[in-house]
Amino acid sequence: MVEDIIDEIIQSRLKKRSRIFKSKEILHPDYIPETLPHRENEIRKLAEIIVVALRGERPSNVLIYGLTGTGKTAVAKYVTKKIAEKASMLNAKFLYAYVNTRKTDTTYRVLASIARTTGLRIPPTGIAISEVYRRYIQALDKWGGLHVVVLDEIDYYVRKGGDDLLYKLVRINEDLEKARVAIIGITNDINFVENLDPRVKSSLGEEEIVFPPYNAEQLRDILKQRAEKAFVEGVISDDVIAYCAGLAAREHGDARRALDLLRIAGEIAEREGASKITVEHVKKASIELELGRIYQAVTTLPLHAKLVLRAVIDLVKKKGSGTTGEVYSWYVKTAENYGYEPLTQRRISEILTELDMIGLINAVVVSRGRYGKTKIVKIPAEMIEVLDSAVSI
DNA sequence: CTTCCACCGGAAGTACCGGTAA
DNA sequence: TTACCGGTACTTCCGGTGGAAG
Repeated sequence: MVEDIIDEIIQSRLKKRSRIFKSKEILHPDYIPETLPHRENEIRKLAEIIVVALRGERPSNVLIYGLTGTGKTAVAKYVTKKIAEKASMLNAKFLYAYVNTRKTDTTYRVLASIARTTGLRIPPTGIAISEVYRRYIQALDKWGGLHVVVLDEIDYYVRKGGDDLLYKLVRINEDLEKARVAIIGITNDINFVENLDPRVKSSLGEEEIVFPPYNAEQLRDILKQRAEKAFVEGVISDDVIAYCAGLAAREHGDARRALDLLRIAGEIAEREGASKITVEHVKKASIELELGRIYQAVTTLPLHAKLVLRAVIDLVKKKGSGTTGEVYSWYVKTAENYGYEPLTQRRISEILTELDMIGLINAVVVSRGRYGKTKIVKIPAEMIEVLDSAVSI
């Protein structure tokens, strides 16, 4: 009986507290620890820029560069939070907004999310962007303090939606009487700034901070510090932590990945009823993480993107790689087999680019001279079987 | 040096959906 | 209710283009 199964799970989980985890949240990607090892310099730089807010001045806008998992988000949240706490002690009017523009990826939603941090109620849809902007300005001036806006992963947003909003935000102070806005932009891609409107570029980059990647040793410190609080004593050894750090260091020192690895390894150990986390658990975690990412990506794909992926898988299995034109004719057959009206080639070309960006396939535009310009589509060998089983239409 | 293939990818527009505001 | 808003998924049209072949 289903109820029995569920009862049993609840029973066993509630009865004996985890033998592995003391406090799992500490390994969660959104958790901000009390200290951020090896980011002291970056914290100091950012704090020195923002702290003038406590004297009632507008801080410079800041651009933060660095690869994924180098602590950019954590440092930005940490500093803004600390200064907000100080500000409320000193009765300074200070608020901050944090928006991840990859998750919140349209102009309306970004602006609405920023505006809401001032206490405004903005509906999820239905009103004009200019109206949201108007209300935001009005609310700010009524309040009259300093609003620090953190825009995370802006490179994704700009690539998708352009720099209109950035342009507007950067010049928002001209529309304000009493209140002031400062922007902290965070980007993984150093080159993205080059494509920005020059006015946005100079204004946003008043100050710049670069976050270097962590090396294996630094990752080890970070993991060690978190593991102490997250795991029950004696569950994880320094060797296993070092192994995790090593894996992540190979991936350009991505601390978030290292923490994910540690957390999943712990979960696997717990599921298996082990009393210690071993290197084997970490290896399994690494696979599970990648598998999860792929399944997640594939299942949320729109119908025709799945059909295209299906066609690409079949084509690659047969020939190793293919051009846009080849993929298209395979896709037309696939679609018809499933009883769907095929879309145009223009659209399929776009879907191929989208699939490439998600990281499910490789699609590179190449010119083959006399034989035209096209995208060459491939799938990494180790991914093909996984994808094959993940795509269901 | 020119030609010309097989597409690329921007622009503008359509249809639909779920939502708000008055 | 009606007019309007933004997001998503798509179409139509079309000027461009890298580089092997001639």
